Amino acid sequence: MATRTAAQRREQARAAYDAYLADCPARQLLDRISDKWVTLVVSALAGGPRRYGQLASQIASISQKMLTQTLRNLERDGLVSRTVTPTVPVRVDYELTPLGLGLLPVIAAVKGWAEDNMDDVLAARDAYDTGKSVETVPGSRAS
Amino acid sequence: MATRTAAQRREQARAAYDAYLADCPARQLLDRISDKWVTLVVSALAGGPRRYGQLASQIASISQKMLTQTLRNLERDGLVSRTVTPTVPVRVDYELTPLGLGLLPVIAAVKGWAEDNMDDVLAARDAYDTGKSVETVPGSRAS
DNA sequence: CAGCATCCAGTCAGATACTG
DNA sequence: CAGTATCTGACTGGATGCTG
Repeated sequence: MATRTAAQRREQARAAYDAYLADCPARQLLDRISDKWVTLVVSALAGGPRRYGQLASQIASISQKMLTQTLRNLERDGLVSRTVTPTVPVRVDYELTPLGLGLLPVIAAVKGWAEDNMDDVLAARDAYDTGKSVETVPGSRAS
Repeated sequence: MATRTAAQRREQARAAYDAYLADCPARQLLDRISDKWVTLVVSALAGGPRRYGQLASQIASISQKMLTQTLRNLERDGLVSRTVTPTVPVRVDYELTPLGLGLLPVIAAVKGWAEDNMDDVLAARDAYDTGKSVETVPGSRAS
């Protein structure tokens, strides 16, 4: 990227946004917010400003590399703000911007749906796997 | 994967679902629906049953490998149903299940938000990049 | 038409080590 | 505390060729 000028992007932005098209910027944004870490980080920021360490411990499974990377991307896209307090131990707070707050309910809906429909999906997955391994190849995936 | 037995998964499913935990199945489901192709495929199925070829041409940017793979995953998770009509040229229709229909509004919200907030994100991204390259001050993080 | 198998380049993400 | 830098294995996703 960065090869396109602002004028070119403006031109693209004026066109109807259809995420089905690969060259449409909406597709790229869709890719961005479809990132699993983005979902978790934004959710973690739902309760207000958080420090870097707080996010790290709350999400736990994320590596500091991915946390930083996700945070940087979100900051770049104007979804979160980064505030540095130059105290002796440097303190950095991340907070959702108005734009990020607008995304929040959407993200929350996704996360909520996932936690809400686990049983059905798990059951369907189980049924699917069982049905497949009955015939054809006997004892293929048993362990 | 596939190393966990159904019993083990059942046990995990009984625990409280917290997507922040890596070992929680809700996290895996979150990963699944956070997939960019899933978003597009589910959106494409919003208008009712579609044939394989229809999906391929509608999404266009997707490869047949990714389309098939995404479809298989969605079918396995019980989000879409696969109907084979054994005519001379085999006809296969995909359709959202009730579970998939429940996910639809969530997906639609994500896709809608992406298409709706393009300008703001694009502007923020542009401002972010510009600010970094113009500074060139050794005091900032712009190296 | 619908789909699978294989090869392979590119990207992602974790572990590790170091800085202000 | 809050990062940055790098190396590397794992996974993603595209292109191609073949089957029913």
